Formats: sequence, structure tokens, C-alpha cells
Amino acid sequence: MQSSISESVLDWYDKFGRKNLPWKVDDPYKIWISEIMLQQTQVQTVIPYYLKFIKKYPDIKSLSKASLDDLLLIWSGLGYYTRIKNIHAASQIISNHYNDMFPKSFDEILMLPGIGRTTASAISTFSGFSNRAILDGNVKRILLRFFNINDTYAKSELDKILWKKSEFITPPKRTSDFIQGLMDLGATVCKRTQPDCLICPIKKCGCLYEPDIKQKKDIKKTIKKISTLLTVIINQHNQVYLEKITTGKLWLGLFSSPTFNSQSLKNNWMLNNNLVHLDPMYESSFTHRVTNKIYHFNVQYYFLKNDKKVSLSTKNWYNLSDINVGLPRYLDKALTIYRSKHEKDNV
DNA sequence: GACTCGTGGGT
DNA sequence: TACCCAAGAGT
Repeated sequence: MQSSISESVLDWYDKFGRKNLPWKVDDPYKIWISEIMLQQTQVQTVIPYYLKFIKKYPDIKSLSKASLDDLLLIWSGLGYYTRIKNIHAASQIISNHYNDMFPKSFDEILMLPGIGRTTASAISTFSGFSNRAILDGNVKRILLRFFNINDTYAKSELDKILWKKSEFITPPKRTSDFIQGLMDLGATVCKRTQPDCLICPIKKCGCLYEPDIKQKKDIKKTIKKISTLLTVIINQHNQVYLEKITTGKLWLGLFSSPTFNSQSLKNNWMLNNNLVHLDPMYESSFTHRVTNKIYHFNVQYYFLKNDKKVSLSTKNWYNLSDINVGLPRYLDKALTIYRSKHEKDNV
């Protein structure tokens, strides 16, 4: 007689589950913020961002008063910036239409921007408003292995099958603990690499996974290499010149030193701003990977003395020791290089 | 349905 | 190194 998956997962969760995560609280607002942060982002990365975010914006009311620029600043470095734009939009909806109370019904939660089926299920179930299955990366991996599902389906069809399976194994009682336990199991036992099948609580439930059988590999995707000129300008007040990114979708709304795809475009910009007389203090280069692209940044650092010929806007300068706008990680890297060189120069 | 969106970590 | 994946959703 095989034990049921739900009982086994719940027993295991009671003993080994991650119950001290900071978003294990009775507040749908905080659960919402954590669930958005956790999309495609590992727990250890999220924790410091979550703590800082909740400290500054402890409820819907404080959040709904924040500007998008404020929110991009606190999200800076976490990635997938559309998430925080959606949080901002959702906060306005909740403030205007739900009287600053996070909605309780699954359908209302699902309507909010940035919230799909898994996130809506997680928020409403963890909040005690519903008892729904989820289908995140952990649950997908567990189901694929447990039921030995062939990876020959089209993606949409596979998702349908996996959702059915997830609903099938998800119990109507203690649903919150079950879906949390399932994710914990995926993260700590049924891992992507080197799964610990010997200690797995649902092995005895009829798991069909055989770790020794090699899985077929996906088709390799080509990685684009992109070369970019990054122009870091520092003035005599230890301020850096930054512009808001307004083109494309990547890093849209964050702030950066000017970037150029070619030397001639950079030359034109230098000419238009009366900067051609400047020589770089030094140069550096580094790479920054973005999913299927690798940016190779060639950085030139300029020092600008008080120079009235220069036509850069006076509004675009930010104190290096306290930059109060959101930056992409690549600019952090570039500024870290500057700071380390600057400190050496002062020794 | 394929593609995009960031960054950190693992192999 | 080059590639994969992580509490996915939107276009």
C-alpha cells in the first residue's frame, strides 16, 4: 500500500520545512510582495530585499504613496524590473478600488498586474483565502520526475498536464502547508542537480524517477555578444552624471551613465555637449550577462572640472556616496571600479 | 507559441 | 567556459 503524497509531504514539512522564512506571516500584503520578489529569484537573494522593502513600505497605504522612481531605487539590483512597475500599478488599483485592503478572492488577485495563476494561488492560499494548487519550477520538476512524464509535449500542453497533476496531488486541507512543503522539497531534496532520493519522503509513494537515466538536453540557444561604450563622468563635487534610460525595454526607467553602440555615436554626443577636449582618466572593461546576451562594457572614466562650456544638464548629477536613483547592476560594477581606483589614488 | 525580461549561483 | 535554472508573467 502506497502512502499518499499529501500526507507524506505534510509529515516531512512538519519536520524539515522552511517555516522561518520572513514572509511566513499573516498579512496578504507582505505575502504578495514576497511572491513577486520570488518570481524566478532564489530565496537567499530575496531575503535582504524583502526585509528592506517591508521596513520602508509596511502596508498598502505607504506603498501607494511611493513614486515609481522610489520603488525602482529599492528594487535596484534585483532584476526583472517590470515586477516593481506592476507592483506600483497594483498598489494604485488596491488603493483606489479596494480601500487599501488587499483583495481576498482568487479572481480579484489574479486580475492584478504581474500576478498569474501560480502567484495568485500562492498569495490566496498562504493567506488562508483559498486552497489552490501551484505550478512553479519546483513543483514542475517534482511532477515530471514522480510521474516520469515524457518531455515530448508542446509546452502549453505540458503545462496543462502538470496543472492537472498538481491539482490532483494537492489536498483540500492544510493546503498552505502542503504547497509550501512541496516547494521546500523541490528546493532542498528533489533538487535540479544531485537530488537526494534516498531521503525523499515521497519516494515510497510510487515515484518513477530514476536518477541514473540521462535526461535529454535542450537545444542550445546562441548567446549574443554585444559591445557597448560606457561613459562615466565624475565632477569635482564627487558626483556622477546619470541619465534615465528611455529607449528599449531592458532596464527601462533606471538611471545610467551614457552608453553608445559605436565610437562615432559617442563622438557625436561628446561634440554636442562640448566634451571633446576631455581625456579619460583611465579605462576598464567587464562583461555583464543578461539571460541570452553578454554585454561587453568598455568603460572610459572622465573627470570634469568646473567648466561652463560643457552643456550637460545640471540636474543630472548624483552624489557618488549616496545615489538616490535606481541603477542597473552593470553601472554598480562600473562605479565600484571607479571607487576602488579612487581610494587607491588617495592612499 | 516564441520571445523578453536581470541577476546570482551551480556544474 | 558555456550553459542551465531560480516561488513566472506579459507580450
